[in-house]
Amino acid sequence: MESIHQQILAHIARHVSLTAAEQELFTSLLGIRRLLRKQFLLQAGDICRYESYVLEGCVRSFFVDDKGVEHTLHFALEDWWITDLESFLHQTAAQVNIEALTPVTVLQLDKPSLERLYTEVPVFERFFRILHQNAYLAQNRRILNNISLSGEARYIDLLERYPQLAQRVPQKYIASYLGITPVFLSQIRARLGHREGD
Amino acid sequence: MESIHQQILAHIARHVSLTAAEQELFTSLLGIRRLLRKQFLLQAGDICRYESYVLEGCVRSFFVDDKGVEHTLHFALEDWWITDLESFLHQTAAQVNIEALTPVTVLQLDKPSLERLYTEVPVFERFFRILHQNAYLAQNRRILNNISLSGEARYIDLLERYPQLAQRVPQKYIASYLGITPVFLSQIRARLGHREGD
DNA sequence: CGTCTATTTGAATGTACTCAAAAGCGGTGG
DNA sequence: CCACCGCTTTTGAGTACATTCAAATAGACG
Repeated sequence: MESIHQQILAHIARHVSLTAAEQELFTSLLGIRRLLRKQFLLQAGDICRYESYVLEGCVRSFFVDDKGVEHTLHFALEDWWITDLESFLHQTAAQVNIEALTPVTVLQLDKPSLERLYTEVPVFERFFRILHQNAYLAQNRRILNNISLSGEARYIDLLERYPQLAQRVPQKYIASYLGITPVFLSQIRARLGHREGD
Repeated sequence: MESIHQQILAHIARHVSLTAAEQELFTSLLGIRRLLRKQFLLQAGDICRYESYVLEGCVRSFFVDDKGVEHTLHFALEDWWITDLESFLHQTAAQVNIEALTPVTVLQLDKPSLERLYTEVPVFERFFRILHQNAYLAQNRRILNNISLSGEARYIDLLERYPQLAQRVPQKYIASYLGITPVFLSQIRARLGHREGD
């Protein structure tokens, strides 16, 4: 069976084991959504209804501050989840936007479905515990970088840690993720001699 | 029964329900540890054996960079958990230190005990999922602050979000948490007119 | 009271930002 | 095929924010 769900089941299987029946239930709860470049998966002010799993393509979540400047919180490539967790958990107005940077296909799980999963297939408690644990570890590293490294050092770290990202994402979004201006990132790159190719 | 474990059981009960037997098992797995000010709960290089729950007092975790500068990752006051999650999960050498800022009493759960809990009392999967979820939300806010706000704005936000912290923790640690120098924090405070009292 | 550490103050420096303009890079249509 | 448009990246100059270094002051503890 060559289904659209193979990919996410393989992803789940990397962390926990599901019976065939559990797989069946899980995939029956998933929606699918396709977006073109520049379309929004979530707009600030709306309630975030889904956790989205990226099958294909690239998205980012970002916050627009009172001066109108965008700050990128996260990117998600293939096999990454993305959501506004705050909005999703409490079903309150989102503060962030989620936007497709390329044509994108995502699988979506809404909150009632997730809660049903938690009660009917408790191993998903474990799965999402592990997922959140890993997210927390990544966040920790990012915070440490932000409070201890210069813009240049943070950029170098990003290049080493997520080499594919720098290839696929416009520079200005990388800058807004690192917490620097696009102009400054360009200067950094000039200093480094454009080392993406090494 | 007026036990040392009342406090942590109340904390757990805020998120999940345990039977008396489950409470019994859980508390039997907990160790207790008391530290004086300036003593270390964890030293970089050692393996972090425990998740620690603060009953009383105040601790911080911090990283020392190659220049010898300390960067505070987290504080933990009463009813907060603290650990080096990376080191704890993988049982690898810790990169961070955890130090008592006041005399402290903590309850500790080691990894084998935690894993036993996960299998014998699966509701703890849920408990720690929620805990990590909340930690992740807090980290998200902190990252957003770091990439979008000035040092002054981050300090004001900290004062509003954790008013008790600024009272109880020496300023230089607040500075190292915010990612600024103690000198600069002092200047900020001079500008603001020392508004802790308002 | 004296010592140790934390905080404040001041001056010089450097890092990153703003503003402005130029150059590069697709895509689209004539 | 080339010209033009919109958007991203680069370059340059001036500015602001935050740092370093040094010294003075204030607080905590024995």
